[in-house]
Amino acid sequence: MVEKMTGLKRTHYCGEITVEDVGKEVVVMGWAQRQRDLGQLIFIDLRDRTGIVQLAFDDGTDREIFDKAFEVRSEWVLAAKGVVRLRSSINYELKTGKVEVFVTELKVLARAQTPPFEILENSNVKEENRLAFRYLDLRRPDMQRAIMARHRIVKVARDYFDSQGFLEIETPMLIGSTPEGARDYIVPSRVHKGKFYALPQSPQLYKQLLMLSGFDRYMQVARCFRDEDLRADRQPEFTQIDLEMSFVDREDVMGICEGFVKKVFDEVLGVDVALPISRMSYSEAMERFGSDKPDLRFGMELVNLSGILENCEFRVFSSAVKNGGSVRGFNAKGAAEKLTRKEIDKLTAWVKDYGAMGLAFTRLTPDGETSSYEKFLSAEEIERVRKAFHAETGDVLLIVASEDNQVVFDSLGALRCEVAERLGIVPKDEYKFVWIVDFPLFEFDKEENRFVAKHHPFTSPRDEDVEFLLTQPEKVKAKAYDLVLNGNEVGGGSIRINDPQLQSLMFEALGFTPEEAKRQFGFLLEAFKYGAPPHGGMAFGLDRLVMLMLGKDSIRDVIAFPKVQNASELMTRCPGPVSQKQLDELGIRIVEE
RNA sequence: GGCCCGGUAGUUCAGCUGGUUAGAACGCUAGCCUGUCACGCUAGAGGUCGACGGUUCGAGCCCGUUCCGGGUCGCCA
Repeated sequence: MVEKMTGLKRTHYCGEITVEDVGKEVVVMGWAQRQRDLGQLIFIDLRDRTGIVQLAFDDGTDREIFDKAFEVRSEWVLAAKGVVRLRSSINYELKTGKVEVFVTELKVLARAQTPPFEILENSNVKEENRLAFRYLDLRRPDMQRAIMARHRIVKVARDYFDSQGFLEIETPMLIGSTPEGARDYIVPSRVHKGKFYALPQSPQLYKQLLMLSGFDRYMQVARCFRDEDLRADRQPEFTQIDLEMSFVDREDVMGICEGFVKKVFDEVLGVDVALPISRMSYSEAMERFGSDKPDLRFGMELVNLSGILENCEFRVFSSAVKNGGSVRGFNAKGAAEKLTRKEIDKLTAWVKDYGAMGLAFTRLTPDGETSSYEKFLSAEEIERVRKAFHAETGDVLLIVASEDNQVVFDSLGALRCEVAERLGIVPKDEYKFVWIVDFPLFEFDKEENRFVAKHHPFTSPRDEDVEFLLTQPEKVKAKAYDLVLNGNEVGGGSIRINDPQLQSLMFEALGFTPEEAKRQFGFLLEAFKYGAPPHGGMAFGLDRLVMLMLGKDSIRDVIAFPKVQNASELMTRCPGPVSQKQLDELGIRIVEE
């Protein structure tokens, strides 16, 4: 029989009862974690979001209450009134391990079916099961801590930006679709049959317009949507801490963001982030780490061997250089023991995913040297290569060559992290931040055979590069910046274009005709005619930031109700079909494939 | 769209070269137990081996298709 709470009002959270409370009468409410029946003695661990407290029932307990406690099963919802007392034996594992509640009144507020998996900290239940019963998974202490930490991080963000004069302003969720960038989630309009809204990929245009309106400093905890394939750190629906500021340059925005990072790490983790965070140009990051989000927690930096090997006999190397590519590699220091021939073969297959044709290697083991390429090189070339790597006995040299530099960087950048992970040399308790700056404004889209904006089309070029916008777009650098933490992009932003003429030039460089530009962004171009202040901003990927701060491997572990790889949700089974009536109203007909 | 890994009891897994009645731990149920706290002890219940098809005298195991979950490349301005 389920009972009412009537007459009982919670006085304490379970996890917050201390020895200070001994002798006090308390009322606690929560879920039965476990019931231990010792015959004439029963203990129930009662759990709420703060922790666990032990309820005790013994020969001093009223018979009716004792019998009720005997019935209690895992996950029943209970209210208990009782007196806090010291335990006769202490449980040092538990925050409340010195005390217990001797129960004088017990109410079963809800019974519970045996859950499909145990509600345990750090359980290793398959994610499929966890997500199908997410409301139970979320009862687990580690999930509760993650969700609560997320709340604190958002709270710090709101407080910090408020203290810096930012206003939180909501921007619409139903907006117009734009073809640039990621695929939009589109929402059909009933009133305008055949027309569609899109869900925002970011509040980009609106926040820029807010600057134009004079709101000066804007922030929003903004939900964003992108209809692209998922990853461990990517969900179709995610949250950004989005901000925009007027009358600022790059350093102003970065400074404000650094202040936030310092505060949030201090208040949530007690970790001190030394300011200023170092800056590295995009080209340096690529050159040294093969990545625009370098993990600085370990070494193994890339070495460019092109100069040494451009004329070597080994065609794989020399022709790569001669055809505009490069030969690069890194020294897996002291890895000769762990990186066996077999392991290297695996890495060779692995690196092919990134477009590399192969992986050249030299293993310098104490009892002999093996190499896949040195037999093709002169003694002098071998010597120079080894010197460039600072090679010593015990090292493994790994080299990738390609006519396409992007392939060399992509594969080595990924390989460097993979090897570090396999060697176990990545410190898990360090937080290494770096700003990546001076991104190229454009990147060449091979499929569309044109330049596209690397960031977005409103990003300002550096003043000194404006003259090359139409003539040498590949040379133009952007006033853009990404904040990178341990090899992950946790945020990015830029100074925007506030000059309508420059914006038109930008659209031209992107291959938009004036008509196309006007059709898609006409309102923006129009708005900018009315006095747009210099402005710029930033967006932090909240989910990813929380994930990294809490040391989780998946973004799903810091989102209450995440979606799975095919973008569906296992609990509600959405997306699902809609009625014919709904479709008719929207003027939509489903075409079977 | 490509590649890789996984799917066996409620859960997490084991299951040999294809061979009798598919196992373990935890959980669950019942009984016993006055200081447990991952309580202990005893007993018990619990299986469409993801699904479909094929090979075979015989399939959890081999083959094909497919569904589900994960990782990743492409994609993600």
